[in-house]
Amino acid sequence: MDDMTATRPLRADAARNRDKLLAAASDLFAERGLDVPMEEIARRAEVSIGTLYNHFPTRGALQDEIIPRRLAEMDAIIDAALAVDDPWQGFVDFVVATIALKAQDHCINEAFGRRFELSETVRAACDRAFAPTDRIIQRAKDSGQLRGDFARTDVIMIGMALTQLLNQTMDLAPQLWRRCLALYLDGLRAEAAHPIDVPPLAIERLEEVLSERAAKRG
Amino acid sequence: MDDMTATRPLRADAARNRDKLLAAASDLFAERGLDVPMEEIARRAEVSIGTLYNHFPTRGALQDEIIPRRLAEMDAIIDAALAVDDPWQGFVDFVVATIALKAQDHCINEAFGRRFELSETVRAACDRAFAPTDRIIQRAKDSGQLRGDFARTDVIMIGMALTQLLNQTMDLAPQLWRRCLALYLDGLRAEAAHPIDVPPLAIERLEEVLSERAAKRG
DNA sequence: CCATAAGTTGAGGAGGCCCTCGACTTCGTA
DNA sequence: TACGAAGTCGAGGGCCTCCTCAACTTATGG
Repeated sequence: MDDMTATRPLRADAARNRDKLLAAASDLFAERGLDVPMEEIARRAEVSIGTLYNHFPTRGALQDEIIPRRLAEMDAIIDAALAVDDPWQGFVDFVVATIALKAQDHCINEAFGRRFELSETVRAACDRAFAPTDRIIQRAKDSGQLRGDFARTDVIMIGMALTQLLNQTMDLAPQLWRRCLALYLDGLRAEAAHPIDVPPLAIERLEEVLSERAAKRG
Repeated sequence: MDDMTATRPLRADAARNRDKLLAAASDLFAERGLDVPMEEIARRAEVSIGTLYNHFPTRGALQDEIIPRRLAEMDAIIDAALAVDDPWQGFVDFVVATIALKAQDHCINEAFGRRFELSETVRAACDRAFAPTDRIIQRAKDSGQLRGDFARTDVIMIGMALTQLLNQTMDLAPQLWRRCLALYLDGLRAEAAHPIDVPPLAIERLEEVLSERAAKRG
C-alpha cells in the first residue's frame, strides 16, 4: 500500500499477468530447476515472451521474487528444532527437515547449492535462513551427543553432498536421501567419533570455494 | 598390428593428429568436464574442427576412448583393498581410493555419475570396474566391523553424494571430501549403527532411477 | 464513448554450440 | 618428381536460447 518506491499501481490485467507469471515460474522452477527456458515460463503463464520480460527484465528478478518466499519456511524449521527438548533430536530434526525442504522441489535445492552464482538477494536469503543454525549445533554439542569436532561448515558440507543425491533420486526414489542421511547421522554421534585429520572448511573460505566452480561452469 | 577390423594404418600425420586430439580431450575433460565444447578440444590440439570430427565422429567416440582407460585404475584399487588383512581397513581403503580417483579429475567423477546417459561402452566400463565391490563389502560385514544393514547400492549412494561435493570443492579445497567421507565412515561401523527405516535402493532400479534425471536434463 | 497512457505481442537479431561438406593440401609410393 | 589417395580445413547451415523493439491492443478516467 504505502510502498516506498511509489510506483503507481499496476493496471488490473497487468497485475493478473504478473501473478500468472510468478505462479508459472514457481511451478517450473520446482519441476525442472532454475534454468528452465524463459519461453516455457511465458507459455505456461499463457502470456507472450515480451510480457514476461516486461514484468521481469531478467531471470534473476524472477528468482528474487520466488526463492526468498520459499526459503522463509526455514524459520519454522529452526524454531521447531530449538523447541525440542532433546538437543540431539533437535539437531536431527533440523537436518532432516532442511533436506526434506530441499527434496520438495528442485528450486530450493538449487538455490542453496548455487547461492553464490545467483543474486545478492538470494544469497542473503540463504544466509538469513541459516544464521540460527549455530545455536542448534552448539546445543547438541554441549549436551555431549553431537561429536565435538563437528563444525558449522560441516552442515553445509552435508547439505552439498545430499544435493546431488536429491538431484538424481528425488523424482524416482523420493525417500532414498533419508537412508543416506541416516547413515551419515550415525557418524555424527559423539560415541561414534574417530579422530579426523582434515580440518573443517573455514567459514571465510566458503564463498571463495563455492563460487569458483560456478565461474568455471559459466 | 593384426587388428581384426583391418583398417589400413593411419598416415603418419593423421596418427599424430589423433594422438594430439586424444591428449587435448583428455586434459580438457579432466579440467572442465565432459561437456567442454568440441571447438576447444580442436583448438587445444592445434587442429581444425573438421579434423576432430574426421577422427571422432561424435563426442561419445572420444569419451569411449578416454574414459575406460582411466577407469582401469579401479582394478589396482580393488586388488589392493582385498590384499589388506583387516577387512574394515580394506573397505575404507577401497572407498577412499575410489573417491580419490574421482577427485583427480572432473572426467572420472562425471563418468561415474552420468554413466547411464553416456555410451554403452562407458557404462560397461563402470560396471566392470565396480563388479568386485561386493566382495570387499561382504568381507567387512562378515568380520563384524561394517554394519549389517549396509547394502551394495549404498556404496553407489555415497559415491553420488560425494560427487557433488567434489564438483564444488575439488579445485579450491581439494582435501575437504576426505573430511566429509571420514564423518560418513564413522557411521558405517557396526558399533555406530542405529536402525534405519528406509530400505536400500534395489540394484535393479539403479539404472531407472539414475537415467530419469538425465532424461529430464536433456 | 473517446483519447491516451499502459500494456502486450511475436518476429527477429545476437551468440553459442553442433556438425557437414566441398575445396584444398600433404603424404607416400613408384 | 609426380600423381592419386588420404587427410585437413573452416565457412556456414541448423538449432536453441536469450532478449529487444516497433507496431498493435486494451484498460480506465474524464
